[in-house]
Amino acid sequence: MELPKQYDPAEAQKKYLDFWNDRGYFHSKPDGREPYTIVIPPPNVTGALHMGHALNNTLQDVLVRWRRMQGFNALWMPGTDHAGIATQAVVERLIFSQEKKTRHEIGREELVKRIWEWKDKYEARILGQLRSLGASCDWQRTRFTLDPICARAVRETFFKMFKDGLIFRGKRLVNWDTHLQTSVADDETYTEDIKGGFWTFKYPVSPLPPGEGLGVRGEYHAAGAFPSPPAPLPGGEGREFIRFSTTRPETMLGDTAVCVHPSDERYQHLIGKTVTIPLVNREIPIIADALLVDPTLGTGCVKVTPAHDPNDYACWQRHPHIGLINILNPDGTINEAGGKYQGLERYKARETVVADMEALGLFEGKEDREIPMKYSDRSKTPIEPYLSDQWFVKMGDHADGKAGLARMAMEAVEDGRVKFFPERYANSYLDWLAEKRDWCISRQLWWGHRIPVWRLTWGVKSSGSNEDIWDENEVLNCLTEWLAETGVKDDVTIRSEPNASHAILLCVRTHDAELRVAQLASVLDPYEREKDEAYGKLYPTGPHLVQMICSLEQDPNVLDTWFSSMLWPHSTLGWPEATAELKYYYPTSTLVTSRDIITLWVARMVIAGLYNLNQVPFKDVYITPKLLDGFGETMSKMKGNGVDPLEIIDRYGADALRFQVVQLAGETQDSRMPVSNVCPHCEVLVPIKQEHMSLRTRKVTCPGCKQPFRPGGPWPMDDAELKTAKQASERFEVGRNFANKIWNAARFLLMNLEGYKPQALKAETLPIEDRWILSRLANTASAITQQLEGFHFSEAARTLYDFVWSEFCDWYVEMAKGRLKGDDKANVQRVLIGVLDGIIRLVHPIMPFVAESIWQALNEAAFERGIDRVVESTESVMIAPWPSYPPTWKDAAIEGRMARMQELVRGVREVRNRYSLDPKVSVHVFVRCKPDVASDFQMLTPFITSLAGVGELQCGPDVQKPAQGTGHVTPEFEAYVSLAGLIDMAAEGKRIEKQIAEKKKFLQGAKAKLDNPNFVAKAPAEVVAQLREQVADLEKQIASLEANLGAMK
RNA sequence: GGGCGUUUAGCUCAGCGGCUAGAGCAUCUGGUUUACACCCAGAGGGUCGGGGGUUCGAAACCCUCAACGCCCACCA
Repeated sequence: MELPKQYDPAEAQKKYLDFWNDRGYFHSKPDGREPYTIVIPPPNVTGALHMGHALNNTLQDVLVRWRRMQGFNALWMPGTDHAGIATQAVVERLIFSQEKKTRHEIGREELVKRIWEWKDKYEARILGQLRSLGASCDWQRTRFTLDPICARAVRETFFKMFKDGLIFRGKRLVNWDTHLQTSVADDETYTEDIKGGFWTFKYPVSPLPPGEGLGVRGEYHAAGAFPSPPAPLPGGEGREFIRFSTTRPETMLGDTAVCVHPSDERYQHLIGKTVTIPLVNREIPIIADALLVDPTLGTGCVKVTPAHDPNDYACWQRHPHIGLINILNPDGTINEAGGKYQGLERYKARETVVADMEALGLFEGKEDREIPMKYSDRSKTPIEPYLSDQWFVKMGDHADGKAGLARMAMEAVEDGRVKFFPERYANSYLDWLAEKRDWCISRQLWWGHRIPVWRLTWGVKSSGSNEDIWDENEVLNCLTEWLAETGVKDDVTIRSEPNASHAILLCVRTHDAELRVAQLASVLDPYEREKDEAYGKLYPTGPHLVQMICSLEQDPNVLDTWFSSMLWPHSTLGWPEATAELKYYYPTSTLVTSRDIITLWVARMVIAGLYNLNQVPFKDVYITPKLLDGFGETMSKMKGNGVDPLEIIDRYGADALRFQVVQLAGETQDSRMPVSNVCPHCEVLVPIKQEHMSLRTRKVTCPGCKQPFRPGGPWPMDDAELKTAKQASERFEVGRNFANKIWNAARFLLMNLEGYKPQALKAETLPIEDRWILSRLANTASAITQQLEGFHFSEAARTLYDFVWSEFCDWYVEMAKGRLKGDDKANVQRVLIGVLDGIIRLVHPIMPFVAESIWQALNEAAFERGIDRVVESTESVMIAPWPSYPPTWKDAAIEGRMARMQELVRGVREVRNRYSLDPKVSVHVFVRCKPDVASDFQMLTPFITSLAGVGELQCGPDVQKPAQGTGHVTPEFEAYVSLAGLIDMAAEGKRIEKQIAEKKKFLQGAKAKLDNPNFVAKAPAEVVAQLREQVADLEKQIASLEANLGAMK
């Protein structure tokens, strides 16, 4: 059996992905075993996966592969998210750049069609990336948040919530992109400080209170509110003014109040009075609000524009009587509410307003200042806060005090039904839910689940008399009747719209019902009506409705992406159908996700799970660390500092990527990953510098060949001129080397299997070195199991690495080399194979490709293997049982004895190195030690001989230090290497002196401690005893060293 | 402004009240005898961010300052 000298990741990946898939190992279906379920956090279909995804998904795969080996029926449910805003934005941008058409020109239907095409392409790409990572997802069950199965769950949930009164309609200020004429989410905006103005104006107070006038003004002066006497208002004598400042003068047109702090003495007498906005000649009240106004800032008085400012909007909610006025058209021009300013573009309107106020003598000055300006990430134009109708989900408790959605979800974490790892993340979750803020679920987009609500409105018959207007009950009855006749009454909930007259909302549950409602809508359409005089026969109830001026239209908006994502753990399993899968796999076991969506996603999944199924969606939530770039900043598209996992896989292999990423997943820490660009001309690794990070820096000059290239990343941009670098990071070499190490250990073994015959061995009959490796193996397997149970991925990786490299390869295999040539051969082979078998299993969850490659080779050579009992192997390591060994194998005493031997070997090696001895030179070693230690050393002599290049070893209590020898002293033995004629006595003397000094220094400290009565009294007894022992040892060592030093002189 | 986190070797990170502070990478020294140069053996390198405190004992616990990162609010 001969393996190549180096592990070839690409070949293994190609071979075993299909192997696993063809044998159906990834597929899970309900059976009698206990399930272990993970649902993937569905990646957005917007583009490619990045390192964060690689981290997240590797950890999930580790868990799933491990639990599968443990005997669980493991299901990892894959899928992707339609990601409303992000995806629509990407496709719109693409269409615009290619065809110069906006979505309005393309039309809703066509745009959605185009996005589906995009989705198909990128979904395939993303799933392909996951596959190359080795993700053992059940691909047959792949879901998409917009597919029919998920859509049904969305409909059902919305319908239920609507019926329960949890979904309601309200107003909300959104970020309005006037260029694209759409609202954008907060995370689709960015803020930049720009040069702006800070204008101060005044409004005339009206009416002038009788008996007050100049006197009042005098008070103002006294309070210092007016630096100079206000100019007289044109056309009036002795008017009082109230001053305020703003960065957006044009919003003045939509002011509905002026607000002061309730305890601001300067303005007490004005509260309750009114002022006039001169430009639109509107009278608005002066109100007091402690939250809105900070009396120490500016004039202590603010104008209130509820429809165009979030804070003012909040203020309006507290003082609804002031009303709110929208002054903007969707395109950013002033609407009819702006009077004579109607039609002006917003910034033009600003200039005009300022000029007009100045002409009226009401302008007091402008200050230039830096102001933060919110921009739309997509159009790069300034955002306008814009008032619009939205749908909300009520999060608060019910009127009767029963726990509402937020409360329910909080309780699930408080009582431990859902646990967070690390625990502290429960705080983010609880804090956010505690606010119980209603959730705005409507989005002004076309890509997503359309809101299944239709709005029926009606007016008067043509004659126009009042009595002809139907009241809502009449229409409700009429509709109810019609629904019953059409057989969809259970699938449509109707209710009259609050705060609106002559409007009824129909919430539709099923596709069938939706078709019926759509039919009714077309009958009600005046245009359709004219076309088809026979409508009355088709729709018996229709005529009653269509006697009115009537329209029935579906809400044009779609649902927030998270509305479908929150159903993911149960929608993917077929809910609302009572499928076998839902029964078996739900609730799922573990959720692995990143901390920035604890609120957006995790909390809402708990809410949805409890609301729909009365059960939490998952038991454990593991929050992954974040990968940062080499400068400690999050990787992001904007910064251009991301890394493409595929390039890492190409260069180092999937196993290397996986190992590294698992090793990074420590408890608390985010991890930095310094990245280099591989120069496309000369292959030199060029570390990324800070100035390369922004996409604005398009060009880097290679320090090696002096040629320019463009830094690489997961989001490459097309550039014909400049070659784009691939990315690499030295970090991944560790994983690559580790895979190669395991490969070569196996290779060594397979080269030495001649004559192998399987046979069960009794551990206690084996020699010490075998018992040692078995003890270490058993301890390692237990440790890794425990570490994985606690989600301590990084520790598990390290435990595995240390055992395989530093114990198995460095010591056991080295010791086995000699034995393979001797009588002992048969047993060594059995132990070697048995241990390697265990190692491969332990390796598999983290590095499945190299594990499977070796498993297959091992199967060919030794299909029957095992140590305490011989069993046939499995056809794949994926389905092999997770290792667990007899507790009796664990033997601390044996591990201690081996450690002593290792110490001796290292001591001798150190001496050899210090004197640069030729490897061929054998040395003579003298060890003074107790008889039991001596007998161990004698037993292990062959190993000491070969591992440390020792020719002759003398040990025992009476062994004397050689005349020309140097060595080291441990608590249990003194070892000397005879180096007649080689020792530089002076240097050696100095070295020993230094050693003595160091030991004395420590001894002094330790003695001082023991002299301290407080220490002896208060420290635990074993700590004191330990220190006493240490002191005794040290004294002996120092004595011995001093004796040597004396002898040398 | 509120919350969370981080600061330990040149770099990336462990250590979370008690063994003279550890690992990997990098550096230096020596080594190609058939598992592996993606290797082997060895060495050097740290007043644990600063300052206080608690304790017999602090890298670890508390307070404070500083720097950095993240989340959430807010900026007329």
